[in-house]
Amino acid sequence: MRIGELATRAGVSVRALRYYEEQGLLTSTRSNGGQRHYGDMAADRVHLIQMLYGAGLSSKTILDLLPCVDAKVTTPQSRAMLDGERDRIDAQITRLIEVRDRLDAVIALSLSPASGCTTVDAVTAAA
Amino acid sequence: MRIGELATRAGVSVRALRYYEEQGLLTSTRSNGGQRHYGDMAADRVHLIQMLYGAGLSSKTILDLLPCVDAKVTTPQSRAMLDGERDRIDAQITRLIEVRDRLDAVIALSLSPASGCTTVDAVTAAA
DNA sequence: CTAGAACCTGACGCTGACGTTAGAGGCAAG
DNA sequence: CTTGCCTCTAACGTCAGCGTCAGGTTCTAG
Repeated sequence: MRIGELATRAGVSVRALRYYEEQGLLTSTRSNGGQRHYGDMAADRVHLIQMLYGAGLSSKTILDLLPCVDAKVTTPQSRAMLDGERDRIDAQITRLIEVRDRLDAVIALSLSPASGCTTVDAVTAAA
Repeated sequence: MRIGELATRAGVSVRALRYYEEQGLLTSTRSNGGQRHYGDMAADRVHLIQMLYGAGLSSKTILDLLPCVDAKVTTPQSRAMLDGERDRIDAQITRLIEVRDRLDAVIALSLSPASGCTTVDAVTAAA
């Protein structure tokens, strides 16, 4: 398939796909005219990339990471990086849970009439 | 205390504190000469701000959020925003756990000699 | 009173993951 | 062959959360 279809299937922009290739995260074959062509696995690949970006990993980190995921090949360096990223993500999860709990507490207060919490209606507040 | 001490106590840069004020997240009184002064609660406030930034919230969202945390006052709008942010964070936690599990799987493979996984030493690989 | 540390207000710089525009070329249909 | 959609490269624009520099002021220790 060509880049437009892959973009549609994977739910990302054409620009993003070209960017991924520029970063070395995604490969493509070229037609005589120079247009990119992708196999069916490409969509899964893009989903994986998106997932890693979504976890806050940088292009460089993803670039280092992908060979480990692909070929299950690790070097001492890449294993240290894997561990480091895992711990970083774990710490981020902990922080996010803390924030979520705090938001839950605020929400709980705003829902409990016996809490002494004030709920101000927009109209009332404007008066 | 003045801005330098607050920066030290809260573990952020002076620039960051001025930025928070610019965004409306942090208030200060001014001396005659125009220098900022903060109370003792300021450090906690900065920690909270950092926590929310760390959770991926934008300045604007934090600005909307803080009054709810402070005064326990909510409007229908702010409650919707609270719920939305909570769900967003929850979804992000789910995504991060997914990524962490995937990294764990890769790490487990790289540690298991019986997995058919290849561990390449850097020196060996260079040869 | 004076040195120097800390502070002030602009305002430009930086980074990363793209968005967007420009101008040119590829490709299937009629 | 040409219409029209898709694609190409190249390059500048964007946005957020600060870093950093310039040029000037304030505060405090001696």
